[in-house]
Amino acid sequence: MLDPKLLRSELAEVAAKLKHRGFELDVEKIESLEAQRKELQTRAQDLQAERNSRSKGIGKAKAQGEDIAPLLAEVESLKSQLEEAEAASTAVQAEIEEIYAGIPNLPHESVPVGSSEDDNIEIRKWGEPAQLDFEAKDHVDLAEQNGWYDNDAAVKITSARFSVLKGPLARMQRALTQFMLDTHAEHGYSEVYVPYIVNQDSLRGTGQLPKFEADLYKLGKNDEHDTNDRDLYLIPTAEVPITNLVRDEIIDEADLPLMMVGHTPCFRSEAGSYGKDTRGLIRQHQFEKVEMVQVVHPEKSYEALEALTGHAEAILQKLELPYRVVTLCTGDIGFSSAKTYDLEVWLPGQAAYREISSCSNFEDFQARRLKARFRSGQDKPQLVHTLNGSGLAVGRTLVAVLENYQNADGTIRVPKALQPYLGGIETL
RNA sequence: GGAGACGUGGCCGAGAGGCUGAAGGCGCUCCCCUGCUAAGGGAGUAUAGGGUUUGUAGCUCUAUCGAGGGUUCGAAUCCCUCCGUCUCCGCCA
Repeated sequence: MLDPKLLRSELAEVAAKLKHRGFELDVEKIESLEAQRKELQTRAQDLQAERNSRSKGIGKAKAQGEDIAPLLAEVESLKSQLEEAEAASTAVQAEIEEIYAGIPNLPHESVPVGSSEDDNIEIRKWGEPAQLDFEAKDHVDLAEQNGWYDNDAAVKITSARFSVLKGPLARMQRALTQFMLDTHAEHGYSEVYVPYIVNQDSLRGTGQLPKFEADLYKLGKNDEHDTNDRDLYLIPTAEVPITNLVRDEIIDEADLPLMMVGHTPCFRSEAGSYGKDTRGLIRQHQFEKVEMVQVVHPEKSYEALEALTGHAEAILQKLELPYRVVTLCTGDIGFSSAKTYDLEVWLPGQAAYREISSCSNFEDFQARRLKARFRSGQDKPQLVHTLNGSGLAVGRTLVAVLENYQNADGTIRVPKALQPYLGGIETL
């Protein structure tokens, strides 16, 4: 959420910046609602003050044994006025709140202006795509040929866009996960294990709700396990439970930055992306991901974004997978993000770079929703800045390893960094 | 799943319709005293929002005693629902 004070004082400037990311802010409506809010809120508070002081007077009179009947009569009419004023004030504030919750973050000044992913800017490349002396297969062909991938089984068990991995491939996915977690521990991250099911407050905190409910798997409430009326959801990314660790917390400045890494499955219904990447492991309803989260001092967040992106890159470098780093333009950046770097890995099967990690600085956008703050000495609490990045999407890394390490006969060489995690074997 | 107890400020802990944003203690900050240390004296010490304002200063108003409703002129206190914690039993990895 943006700072409401900023929206009041610099509404036109905010609207202009949001326009770059294709978001039309209804300036007139906000101005009118804010004017109403000011009037209604003031009125309600004045009436509350009036009631409080009169009630206090009644208490005093009663204590002195005076007749309070006339005082009660006086305050009688106040009650209905107050209820009316409070209801009107609450209603307009709720309306404003809902609009504000749907406004995306402002892009950082260093973010290139653009309207779509075509305007993203490549800022560096690492590694050279290998020159194969045979025609590269894609990961589906490679995995199916070896009997490691069974799409039909997944469909039988559940539905489309899930996968069953078998044997060495399943094991390699686990090995990759371990390798990533261990590497990030070396980078200074502390490993966390978190719930895969979260409540609405958590999803609002990181910005998935209220706008993106359609992308989430919501759990039904239909049996004796549901003793409450809360709506629960499967996590779309570990960002949600991990970042929410600091919700409603005031952190001691000396404890910043918090660096956390976790591995979870991610569940996405991906409504709207049907038809894209229907084949194979690229776009699934369920996938494994290792996620880095940092909670930092506001002055350090851009420094932290560079470092965090570097941590994700380190995984690709150790696996010797060619990739490039792209700065997302204003039109392609995520809802909550102020700046995002995507890492795109080379996939020989597609002869293209494909997203494998997304590293973002949310500045105080999530922190404001989360009420995640830090305190410096005796000063007032201040909002922290939050960042996260995939380090990496494990399923896609598996794809990248298969395709980049394939031999002509369909066997797969094991990246050196991964060999210790696979009992030292060199080829699958 | 069954039965009971309980959720108050950074922490501990009073309060049981009005004078309580909340006693007391601990912790913390500042000051005084004491030639180190220890002890002592004094003051201060929640968060958010609104109004005023050039101002995140000051002043002022409002809200917050797990959360949300309700009763009442007035709720930390009474009622309801939910969430959570603890103890005992059951079940279970």
